[in-house]
Amino acid sequence: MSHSETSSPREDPRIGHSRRAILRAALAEFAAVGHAGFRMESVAARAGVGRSTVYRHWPDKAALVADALAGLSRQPASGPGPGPGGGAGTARERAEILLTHLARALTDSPVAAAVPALIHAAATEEGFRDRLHGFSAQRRRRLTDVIATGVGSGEFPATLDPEAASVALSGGVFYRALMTPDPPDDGFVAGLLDAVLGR
Amino acid sequence: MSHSETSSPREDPRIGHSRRAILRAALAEFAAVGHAGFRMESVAARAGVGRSTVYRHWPDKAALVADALAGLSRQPASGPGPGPGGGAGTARERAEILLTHLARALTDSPVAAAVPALIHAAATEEGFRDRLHGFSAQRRRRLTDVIATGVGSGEFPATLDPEAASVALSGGVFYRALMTPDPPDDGFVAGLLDAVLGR
Amino acid sequence: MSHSETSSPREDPRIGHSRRAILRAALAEFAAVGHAGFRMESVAARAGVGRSTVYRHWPDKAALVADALAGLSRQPASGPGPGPGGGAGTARERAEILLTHLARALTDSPVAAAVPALIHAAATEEGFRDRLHGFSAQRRRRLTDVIATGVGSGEFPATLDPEAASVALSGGVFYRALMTPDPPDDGFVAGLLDAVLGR
Amino acid sequence: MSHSETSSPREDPRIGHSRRAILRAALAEFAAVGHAGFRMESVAARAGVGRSTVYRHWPDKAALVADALAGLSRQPASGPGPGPGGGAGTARERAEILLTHLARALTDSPVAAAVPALIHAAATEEGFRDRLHGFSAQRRRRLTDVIATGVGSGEFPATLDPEAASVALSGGVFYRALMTPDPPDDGFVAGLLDAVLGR
DNA sequence: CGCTAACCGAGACGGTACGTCCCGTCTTTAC
DNA sequence: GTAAAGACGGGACGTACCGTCTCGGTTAGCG
Repeated sequence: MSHSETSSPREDPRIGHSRRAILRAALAEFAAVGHAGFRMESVAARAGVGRSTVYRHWPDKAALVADALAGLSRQPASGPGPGPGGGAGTARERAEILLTHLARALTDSPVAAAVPALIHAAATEEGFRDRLHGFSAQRRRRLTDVIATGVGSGEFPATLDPEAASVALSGGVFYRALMTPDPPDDGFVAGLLDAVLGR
Repeated sequence: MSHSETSSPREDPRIGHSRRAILRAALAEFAAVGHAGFRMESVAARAGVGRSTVYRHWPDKAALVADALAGLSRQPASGPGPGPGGGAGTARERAEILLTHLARALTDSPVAAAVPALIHAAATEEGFRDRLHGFSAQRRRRLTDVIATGVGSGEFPATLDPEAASVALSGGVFYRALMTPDPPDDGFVAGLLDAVLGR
Repeated sequence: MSHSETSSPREDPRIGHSRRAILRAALAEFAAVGHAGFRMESVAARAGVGRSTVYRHWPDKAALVADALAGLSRQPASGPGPGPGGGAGTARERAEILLTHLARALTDSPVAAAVPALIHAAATEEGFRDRLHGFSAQRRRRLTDVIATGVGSGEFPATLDPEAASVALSGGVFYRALMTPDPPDDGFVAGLLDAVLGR
Repeated sequence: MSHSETSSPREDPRIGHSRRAILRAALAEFAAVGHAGFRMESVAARAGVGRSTVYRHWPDKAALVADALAGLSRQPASGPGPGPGGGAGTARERAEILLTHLARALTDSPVAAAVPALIHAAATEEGFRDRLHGFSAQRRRRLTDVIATGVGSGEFPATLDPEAASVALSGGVFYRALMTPDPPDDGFVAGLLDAVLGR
């Protein structure tokens, strides 16, 4: 669904311009008014584009929303590379960096606005479900690895199941952000790590 | 927003009849087609009622959906009463009962269909947010109490923060149910308890 | 396609109001901007009615135009009844009355604006063709009868074919109105009668 | 509006090629689907030409249709020249030749398809009106002249107004062709001549 | 023969009208 | 007085064309 490859026959540059402007506008519209109230005409206006141009590149509203939200899943890949959270520090410190990053993403726009919509959409539509599951699996893998490393090095109890622990940690952050009036701030993340990984 | 009290001036029995049928139908519609695709006409048809009758009792679609989903928040109160999860068994066993109950609720219809919608709606609308936060706080309080009891009795480490632990546990179940292709079955709940409360 | 009968279950009076207002507006729109440029939204606005109300009673633009123009075919039936053009005067005088009436209809709005459109539509669509042929046959029958009477009474030459004569007369008026810059005024009609029926 | 002259600076032959192909295609499209349903894209496809090439030579749809139909008005001028219908035979015979030619034109494609469209267009647009009036005046002049000759030679009654008679005859043929289910065949033309010019 | 200018196809673009769907309001009629 | 039926105004949707535009590729006709 993402068309980032440079196609051979030198694609019309207007196409890229329009597509980018529309995707950006769609994300802004989504953050502003949510899933309900998302109007194609508003997106076109935000993008400074004709309504028909939107429909030329996406068949309908659902497809545009899907593509716009898909863009969100790609950004974090460029986030905590092998540098930070990579090798330096104790496993606990590295886990804290990863969790804090997740907490930040769930607090700041526009991801904060998109995740609940993704969760909802995933309940009904196959495509969204796969995207959400894939996205969360990708994010959580690194955390699981860090915990496994900590278990191996004796920093964490040998009985700790890295998989279950990473679910508890990630889930805890999500829960705090979505189901609770308080945001998952640094203090909360620290307490969560204490509870799951031991003090 | 809920109209369950029996009004004094001998309310027409047809009213209660219609109200209940419509709420039931709204829930069924919601489970069937989700938030998008929820049509007032379908609800009326499911309830065997005229479209205008729906609007006589609820001002608009949002109010009806809210009321129907509110009904879900009340049911679990009749679930694990003071009997099970109350006093019998170890703290670990009682926590497992509570978590398993939550996992069941998130797996079976119609709650399973409503929770993602609630999460999404909470992102945009004040009322839904309060309802969701209240609902989850209510459910989680009992779990936090059980953990605190376990800490007090020495069954769990004295350093364990019951609040953080209950967030990790509840969040883990939610995460598994919503963000993962696998359901939160009994084995998963057991592993989660091991990870957070120690083996 | 005309719904003038009083239906049994006491039809909602708003329906009649809307239908009449819309038909009137459609005719006005047609006279104002012709077939091309005929916009459903303009019709609704002229009728003081919502756009959806138009579509509730007619499936599409073609059907509405057809119905509106059909109304024209009915009006003249109430025109020269058995009174004028009926029995009084010579055959020549009665023919002149009928032809003058036709000339008037082709000169004044809104029929004047509708006939060219009907002719055009008849070239392509079966339904319009039948309507136009029926309409013109109905109008011309009375003229043919009058001429036949004149032939029978010796007022016109016995060799005159009433059918051919009435086509020449009606056609002459149409030709003058549509294919000529000058209107079919009284003098023209008189000259036409002289030419066909003799002086 | 017609660009038939060979321009001085040795025009690119591709231009003439495209223009002719497009005009031919436009006429075919018109005959096939009428005024409504006439799509520029179809014309381009019929002509085996890009859509933009059509717009390079005509500013819009109206201009193309006008030019295509204008071609029809010119052809008949080369039809019954001073040769046939010129001097040979009686006035009655010569009138019959002219009327039969008109009847043929109104029966066969593509003129048959274009005339109703021209009549309709003439009702709304100045340019079309002038074209139609000029076209019909030109065609009818010869008929009027023949009748006047017949009156002068004593073949027709001295009281016959050639102008009115030619309108009755031409109008009769048009009426039969357009407003009647039966075509203006030879028998009809003969009867019409009998009625107007006497037997 | 090679160059330049133009014509050409393909199709993206902004715009407008269409016909559909659904909402929330209202009116009418039956029970 | 409540309910069912459904007409109504409104507004967003997705489709179909229009007429404008930008883009390379090809082709005519001159040097």
